Amino acid sequence: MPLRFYNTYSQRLEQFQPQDGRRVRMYTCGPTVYHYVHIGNFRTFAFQDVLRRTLRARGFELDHVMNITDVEDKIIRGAMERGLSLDDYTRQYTEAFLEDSANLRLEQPERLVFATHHIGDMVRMIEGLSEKQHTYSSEGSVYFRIGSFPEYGRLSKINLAGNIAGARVDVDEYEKDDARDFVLWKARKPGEPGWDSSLGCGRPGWHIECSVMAMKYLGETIDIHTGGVDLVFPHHENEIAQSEAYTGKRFVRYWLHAEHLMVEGQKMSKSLGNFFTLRDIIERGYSPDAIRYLLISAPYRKQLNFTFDGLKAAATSIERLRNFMLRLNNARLGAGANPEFEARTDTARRDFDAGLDDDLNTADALAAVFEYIRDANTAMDTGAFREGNLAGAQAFLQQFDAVFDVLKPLVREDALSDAEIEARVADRTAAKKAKDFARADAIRAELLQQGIVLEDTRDGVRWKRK
RNA sequence: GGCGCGGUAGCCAAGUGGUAAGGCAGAGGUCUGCAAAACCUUUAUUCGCGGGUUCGAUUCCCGCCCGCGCCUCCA
Repeated sequence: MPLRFYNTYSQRLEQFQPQDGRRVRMYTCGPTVYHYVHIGNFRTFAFQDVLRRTLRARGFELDHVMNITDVEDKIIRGAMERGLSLDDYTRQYTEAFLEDSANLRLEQPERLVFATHHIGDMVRMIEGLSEKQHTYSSEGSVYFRIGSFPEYGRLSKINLAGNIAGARVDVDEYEKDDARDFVLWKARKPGEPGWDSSLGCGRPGWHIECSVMAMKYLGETIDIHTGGVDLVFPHHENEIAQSEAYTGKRFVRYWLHAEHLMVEGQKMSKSLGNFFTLRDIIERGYSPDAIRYLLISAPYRKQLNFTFDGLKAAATSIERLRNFMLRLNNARLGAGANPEFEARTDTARRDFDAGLDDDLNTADALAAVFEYIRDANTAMDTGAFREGNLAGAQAFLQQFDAVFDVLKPLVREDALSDAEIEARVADRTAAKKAKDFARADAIRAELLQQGIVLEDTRDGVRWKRK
C-alpha cells in the first residue's frame, strides 16, 4: 500500500511521490515567539513529527525547514512593554519552544531558520515582485495586489467575487487598494524597530518570510508544506500568490494541514484564553509522554478534544505498551519458534504500516499494536510464543516506537541507578524467601516512593520506573 | 452569507455496500502471601434524524437537525 496524504489543494487523497527520488523537501510554519507555545500549537508540531518519522520509515531522506517568526506585531508590542530588544524578548520564547519540543520528543527539523536573519532576501523578493507588477506602495508600505494573481483563492476555496457578507473585515491601519491585498513590507512607525532597505525603513509582513526561506533552502517547488488549518487562509494562500507570481512555478506539491485541538468544544487559542502550555500540564503532574501520546493518537485531520480524562487515559495506554515491552524483555520462553505466531507478527507489522500509509491514520495503526499485544500476551501465557518469536516481536515494537516514541520512560537525574534498584530487589527477594513479607512489602513500598514499581511475575520480579 | 470538517458505546476514537477496530473507565472470573501485571468473559441488535437506491446501508443519494473551524491575530 503506497503512502497517501490528503492534499488540501486538491481536496483529495493523493499518493505521495517526491519530485526528486527519495529526497523530500518539506517546509513547516513554525511558532511566532511572543509567548509560550500552547499544546494546541504542539498538536500541529506533533503531527509533523509523525509525518517526519513515517517518511523516514519509508526510506525517504528529509530536508525539512521550519521557521521561527521572530518579528511581528505582538512581538514588537511585547518587547516594547517589557523594555527588551527584539532579540532578548524572542530568545527566551524560542528557547522555551525548543525545550518543550524536546520534552515532547519532537525531532528537530534539519534546518531551523529565523525571519530576522533573512530580511535582505525578503527585500529582494519584494523588489522582484514589484518588477513584475504585483505590488504597489502606499504610505511607505508595499502591498501585494491579489488582483494580479488570477489563481488567488484556490487553496482555501475563497471566492473573491464577494461572499464575505457577515465576515469581519478589519479596517487596516494602512491604506490598501483592496481589503484583501496583503502587506509585504510595513513602513516603520515611531518607536518600532525597522530595517533600512531600498523599500524604505520598515519590516517584513508576515507572509513573505515563509516563501523566502522555503525557496532559499528548498528550491522554487517544494514537496510538502504543513501547518495548522487556521493558516490555510490567509497565510498559505498568500504564500502561494507571492511565490508563484515571483517564479511562475508551482510552489508546493502537497499541502498538509492539521486540525485544531479543542477545549470544551472550542478551539484552543491564546485569544480565547482557553489554552494550556506544556509547562502548565507538567506542573499538574502529567508526563510529556502522555501529552505526546494524546496529541498523536487521533488522526491529525480530525479535531481532537483535549480533556484531563483523556490525558489520564493516554498515560494508562502508555503503561500498557511499556508493560508489554518489559514482559518481552524479561520473558522466559520455550525453545524454538512458532511459525504461526511469526505470521501473526508479520500481519501486525503490515497492519501498522497500512494505518500510517493511509494519511497517517495513527488510531488505526495503534489498533494494530494493541491487538497484537493482546494476542502476544495470550501466546506467552499458553506457551505458543517461543524464543524464536521474540526477535520479531521486538522488531515490531521498535517499528512502532520509531514513529510514536513513547516506550522509553523518562529517567530523572536524581533517580536511583539500575544497580541500586537491583540490590534492593535482591533484598526483597531474600526477605520473601524467608517469608518475611512485612520486610518485603516495606522494601517495595520504599521503592515505590522513589518512583520504582515492583511486580512479581511468574518469570520473576520485574521493576520499572513510573 | 461563502468555504471546509464532523456527529459511532460512560469518555476518547477507527471503519466498511454484507451486517460495528482499538484505548480508557466499569462489572465478573483466573493467577497471586499481598499488590501489580497479564489473560478470559462482559459493556452499541446499533452508527444525529427522516426519506430514497439496493437482496442488503453506519457506509451511496436527497432533505433536515446539531457541533466546530476559516472568511486577514491565529498551529
